[in-house]
Amino acid sequence: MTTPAPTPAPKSMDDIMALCKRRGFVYQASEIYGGINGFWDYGPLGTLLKKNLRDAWWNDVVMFPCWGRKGPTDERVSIVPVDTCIIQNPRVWVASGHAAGFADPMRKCPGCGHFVRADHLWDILATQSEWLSSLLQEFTPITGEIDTPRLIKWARGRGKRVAPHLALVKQPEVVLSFLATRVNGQPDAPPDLQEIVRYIATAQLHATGLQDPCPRCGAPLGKPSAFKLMFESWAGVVQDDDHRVYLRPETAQGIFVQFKNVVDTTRVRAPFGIAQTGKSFRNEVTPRNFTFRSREFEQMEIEFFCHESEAMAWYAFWRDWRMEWWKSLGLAGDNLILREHEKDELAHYSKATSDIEYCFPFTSPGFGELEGVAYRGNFDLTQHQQHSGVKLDYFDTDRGELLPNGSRKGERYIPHVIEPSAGLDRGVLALLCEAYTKDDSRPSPEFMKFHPRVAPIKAAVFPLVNKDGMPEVADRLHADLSRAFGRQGLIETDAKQSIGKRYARMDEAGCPFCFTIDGETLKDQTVTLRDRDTGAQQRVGIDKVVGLVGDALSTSG
RNA sequence: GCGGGUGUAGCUCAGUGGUAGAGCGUCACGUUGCCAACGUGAAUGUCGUCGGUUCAAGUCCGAUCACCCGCUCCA
Repeated sequence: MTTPAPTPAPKSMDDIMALCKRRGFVYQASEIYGGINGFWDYGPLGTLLKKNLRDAWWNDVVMFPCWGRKGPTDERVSIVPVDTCIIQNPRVWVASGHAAGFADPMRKCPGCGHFVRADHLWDILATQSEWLSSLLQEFTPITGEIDTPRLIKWARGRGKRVAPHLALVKQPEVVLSFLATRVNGQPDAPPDLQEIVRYIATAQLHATGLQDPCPRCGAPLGKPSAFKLMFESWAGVVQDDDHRVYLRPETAQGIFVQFKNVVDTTRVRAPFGIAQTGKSFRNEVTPRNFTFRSREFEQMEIEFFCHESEAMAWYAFWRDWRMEWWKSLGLAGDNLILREHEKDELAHYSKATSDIEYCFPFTSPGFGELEGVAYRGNFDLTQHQQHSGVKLDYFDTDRGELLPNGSRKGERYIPHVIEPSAGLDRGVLALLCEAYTKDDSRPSPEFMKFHPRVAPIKAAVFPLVNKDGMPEVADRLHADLSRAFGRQGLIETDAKQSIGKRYARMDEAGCPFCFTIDGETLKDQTVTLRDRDTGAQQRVGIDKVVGLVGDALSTSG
């Protein structure tokens, strides 16, 4: 009989949040004032962790793109950075589509959950509602006379399928009797179509008054309420609509808006990418799940511009490499998946999209998005070209027919775009969840298994006891390590309290290596290297320590 | 937005209308010779906030804020 491998206990989000607070990774924003919904601050260790993740992205995307790997066109990947403003000309958000759909009063459907623009409800009902156009065929043309048996038949048959939540479908007799009362009660003022539709959407006329139906499922819509995705402010002294500005809901638009400047001023040649990290803001309806859905968050976005004929190849390239990148930071195994979107999931302009998703404790057994890799066609540049009136095409001198002189004629086109868009705060949260480990058999049951590259504390040096020359040796080693790696992360040293307590503290902070100076060190120049994940100890020469830490920090690709 | 739950020390939590508590952690001193060791001591609280009932509220009532869970949503 074989003993099954012990399945690790599911990680508790409560435990992770407690550790995050206790060790200074994440604090509630404005906590002493009772907090503020949807906002979180990072403490010292969290700030370092986030910086390390952002730096890893920056170094691997901007400074040394894709670890030097060649793209599908067999050229090295070319990326340049920009840093654009959170506040842009408001017309940017008109062009991008962020302003239009979500600045207006919306009505929510309790049946199918969809939002409908209040001011377009009757247009949508008239032109896009499957159930209403089906139902209208049951009315006698022109006179609009109501054929009760025919309507009941519709309600019990087709209506059940196309408008399951419509009052007429749920309670046909009641609804039609109200309608008949109305028609017969005021024969001189027959109801118009709108009024009839409201009647058939109403189950309890006296209790609720006439209702407006959802165009999709027929359920009575809720009250209109402003549903503004974007935070607003005013630029300048006058706080009126003419001076209204918005905090960006994504960093991508700043890239598109500066596309022409980058092309004109930097010698980039397609295919190439523009990268940017920065804060974005969304007035989420329901901030939830710790920092996962926050109203203020940081993104790491690439817009990669290429010819349409190469776009799908680049899409596959970026999708696969981004997945590898997350894996290289320790999010390996079953907790990370690449999920290709189904056709009906795609935005109308997107030809393909994948999500890189992590199995968070609060989504488990489901997954939550870390990064979306989207092939957006040339939708964004086209939109900005139309709205700004400025040409945003690209003249590609490597394309077009071969001329007698050996050069190409060139081709003018609006580039297609692959957008790998990652959530930095979500990445940090995934690193925290992945790293959190509980093992009650250890002296330090809770510890953080950070990859050395993202670990806020890279190494710690302890004198076993605070005397006999050990502190002096520890100070020297600490100084050496600090000189070598102090710019990448913290190097700790601590001579107080028992060695076990010092190890345990480092475990909770996720420090991968502890070096302990003991009596033997003074004789043979070796120190104890204590491994965070296993607790195993080995002796290494004190002169090997810097190289050893360096090796652990330099791994990538 | 709806429903359920929670809120007391840095963390985890006890607390019966009548003096604000424990464990862990933190800090100091001593001891200590590789795993939250031991001893002694110390600091830490407007009991989420506001209001009400009461002689008296952490405790009962109301409101509000925040967090967690489930639905919903995420252009």
